[in-house]
Amino acid sequence: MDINLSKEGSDILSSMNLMDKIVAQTILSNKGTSKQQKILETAITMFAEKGYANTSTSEIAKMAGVAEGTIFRYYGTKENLLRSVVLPFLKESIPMLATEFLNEIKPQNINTFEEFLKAFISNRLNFIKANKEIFQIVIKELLYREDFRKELLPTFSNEVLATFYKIIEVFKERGELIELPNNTILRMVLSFIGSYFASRFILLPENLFYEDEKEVEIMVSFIMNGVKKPK
Amino acid sequence: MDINLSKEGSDILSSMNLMDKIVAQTILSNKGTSKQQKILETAITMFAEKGYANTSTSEIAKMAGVAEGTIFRYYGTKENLLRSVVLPFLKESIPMLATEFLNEIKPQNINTFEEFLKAFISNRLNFIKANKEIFQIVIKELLYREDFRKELLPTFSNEVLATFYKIIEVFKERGELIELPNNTILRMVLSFIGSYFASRFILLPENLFYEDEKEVEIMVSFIMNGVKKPK
Amino acid sequence: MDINLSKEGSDILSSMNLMDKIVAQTILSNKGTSKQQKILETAITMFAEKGYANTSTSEIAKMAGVAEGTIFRYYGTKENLLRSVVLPFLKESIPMLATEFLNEIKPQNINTFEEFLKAFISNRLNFIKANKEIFQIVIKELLYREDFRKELLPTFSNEVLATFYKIIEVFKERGELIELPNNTILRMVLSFIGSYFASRFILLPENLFYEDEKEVEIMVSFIMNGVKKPK
Amino acid sequence: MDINLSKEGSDILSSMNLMDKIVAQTILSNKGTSKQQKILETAITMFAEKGYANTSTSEIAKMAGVAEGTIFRYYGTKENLLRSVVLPFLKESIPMLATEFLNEIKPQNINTFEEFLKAFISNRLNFIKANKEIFQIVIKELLYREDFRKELLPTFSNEVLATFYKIIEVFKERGELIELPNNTILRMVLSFIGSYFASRFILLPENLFYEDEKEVEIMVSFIMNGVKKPK
DNA sequence: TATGAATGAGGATTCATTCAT
DNA sequence: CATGAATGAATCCTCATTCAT
Repeated sequence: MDINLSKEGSDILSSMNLMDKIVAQTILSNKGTSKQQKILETAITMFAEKGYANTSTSEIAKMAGVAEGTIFRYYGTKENLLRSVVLPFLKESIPMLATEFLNEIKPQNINTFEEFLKAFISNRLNFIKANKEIFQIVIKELLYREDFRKELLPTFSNEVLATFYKIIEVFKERGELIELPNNTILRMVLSFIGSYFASRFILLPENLFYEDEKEVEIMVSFIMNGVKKPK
Repeated sequence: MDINLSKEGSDILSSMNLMDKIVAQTILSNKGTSKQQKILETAITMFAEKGYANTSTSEIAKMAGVAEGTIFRYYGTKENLLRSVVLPFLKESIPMLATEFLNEIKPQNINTFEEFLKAFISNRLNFIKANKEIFQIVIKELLYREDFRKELLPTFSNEVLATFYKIIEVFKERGELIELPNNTILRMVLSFIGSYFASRFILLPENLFYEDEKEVEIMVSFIMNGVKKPK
Repeated sequence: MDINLSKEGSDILSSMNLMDKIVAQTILSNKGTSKQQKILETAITMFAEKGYANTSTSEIAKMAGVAEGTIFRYYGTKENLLRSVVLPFLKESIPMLATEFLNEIKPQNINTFEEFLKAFISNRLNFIKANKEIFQIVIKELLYREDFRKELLPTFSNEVLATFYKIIEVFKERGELIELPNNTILRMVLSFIGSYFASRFILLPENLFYEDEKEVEIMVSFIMNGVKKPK
Repeated sequence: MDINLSKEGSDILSSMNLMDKIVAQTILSNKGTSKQQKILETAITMFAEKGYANTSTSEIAKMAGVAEGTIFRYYGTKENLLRSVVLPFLKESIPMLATEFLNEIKPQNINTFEEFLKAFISNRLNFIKANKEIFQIVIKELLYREDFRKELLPTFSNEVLATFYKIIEVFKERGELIELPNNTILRMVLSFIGSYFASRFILLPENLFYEDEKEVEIMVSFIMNGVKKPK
């Protein structure tokens, strides 16, 4: 049997653009306010492009076609606007990296750690591709602002790490993983995946990369076997 | 025989703090100007902590114990102050990643790719440890500012990549490396190393890490063999 | 018949204060913005009194009873504020010295060069009296700033000189004017008129002068006949 | 007989560059200080070119090859440096326009008002040509700064005007001048001459003008006879 | 609900002036 | 005498935020 993280399953969720969701949610709760959506869309685009600190609320207002006051009617402060951009992304990604994930994965459904990795990376790749701009904002501001880091990392750690440790434990018991402390393995794997996303979606031009399927395959292979030539 | 990048050799250079060098240089060429040092030290600390855009020159002046005008007397603009912080670091690191490196490495002196990796990572680890704050600034600004990225990445690519390709080629011919395109291998290896430094010196608390020697060993092992349990 | 530049005709236009026009225009297009007027009025007064370079935006703001930011909200830069003061004046005066003027003057309508001079000087005298402060600013900045000179003089030359040459030509053919090159005659006449305005409205106290009609008469007489006693 | 203002006589004085005189005087009174000269020379050049307000003391220091402090050792303030530039010029020109002049002119020596004008204009033309830059500074700052105007004009009036009135009176009695109030005649004549110098040395490019002798002739003719064609 | 005019604190930068050496 | 490092008030300008309409 297959795990639940198959493309058919979770991708429906993960590939739905968050911006659309926010918009949808906004429409539901507040029928007439299309301005609020436009502000959010514009903020996302501009924060991603120039960074939070280099984007002025007046620019956002102009580009969104609203009055500057309107931004503050809805979001109170510029900082708050950033949070409104970033939080849904984190609300979506942190649980997906954690509890939900654990619930979806039934050990009996998973064949190998390689399969798990493939499913996980594919899932996150699709999610980030669908939310590329918000991802850029999160990474940039996370590195740039101490307060953000202090606020977000503990949440992340507490909610997510335990989940991963359990997963690693499972595969260790199956004898698939090297004998190293869980947190060491996790550090290696997650920071590699993280840095892959950072180079792909922020640092390097897209043309350096293959199509997704092949990229995932290479990554999984690297994580599993490294670069040494197999005998 | 061993390669030159041993701890005994290059670390004397690489572990000497750049700030100290600038300071030393300043003292040599301009005996009295201790203010200039103080400004640079303070700027490094504050840029690293809060980012360039969120640090005002008046804050720097206050914390450095100088008048705001003094900053501009020495550095002309705030941007220039940033460059004075960052450039010596890059002047030191880019060649060390490239030509100098190639000259020091004689194929006949290198036994294995593992040895090369170990030497390289050790060397860079010491360099970055000695210049942790400047490293933080470089990474943050690189992600944050498009202009910085556009200015630095091409230089990096042109000067550094060719060198690495040659090294990879050597070890491929020796049959030590997996058969993948050079740029794919390089991408994997460098982004892993980069992400390691980023998580260690920017994102995560230091207490998650072992002593350096063990860390290097784990990294080399991960890059070579991945996380799969060896049979 | 008489030329069109009679007091009854063009003076209605020329003696309407430009400041009032800008104000009027501002009111029409933007009912509430009385602050914009106040800023302009204050800037005119202060630039005229102390010169552009010696007037700070904070002084203007204080005296105009607005926040300093408001100035930049409307005019973007201090330089732009100066242009907003000066340009309408030039837009009004340069054409009046040139093409419009030529169109209004039909040779058959003009009896003598003296009549032309009288009409012209009267017209300009009224215009400048109504815009004394702006005239002061223009003259001062013209002498003070090379960039201004380089920008304005060619425009002036190209648009205005040709017109005057034609006028001089007409009266030369009628045998009214001395046989000197056109540009020499023009230089004499215009620089005399210019310097008259400069001494009257910038350098000397008003009480040295007679009422306008007599002044114009004296000027015309001086330009035509000089100071030699007629026999 | 001729008046004393012949080229042979007064031009020795008037065409000796004031800057050289200041320098000479400086050398006499203060043997070693060639720095002081260099500062003055540089200040004159730069004030003339860019105006007092747009020239910084650090620029002057750099261009003069002295330390900024040295300027303040000699001149105390920047304002004082300007005065040191301007005052000798005025000390030289005001008396020359006044008492000295009267003493030199013996009515019995002067044939006609035309001759007087020619001598006077020639003399001043040579003086200003030899001190073109200082003239530019005086005119610019006179127009630009209210305090300067308030300080200098009364001195000028009191010392100079009376002298001129006497001269005009002489020639009126001889029946050479038109019957107008003295101050009116003076205003016309002086403002014409002033405007000539302003256009020639500040506003217009030099190539518009003939050689000096012809220029003086045209000016005298204009002042005497105007532009009307003689019968 | 939405506007946009108005604000003013804060930012980078300039520059005349001082003073220890 | 001369220096030039250091100063800090003042300058132009930006921008998040407020509030009357």
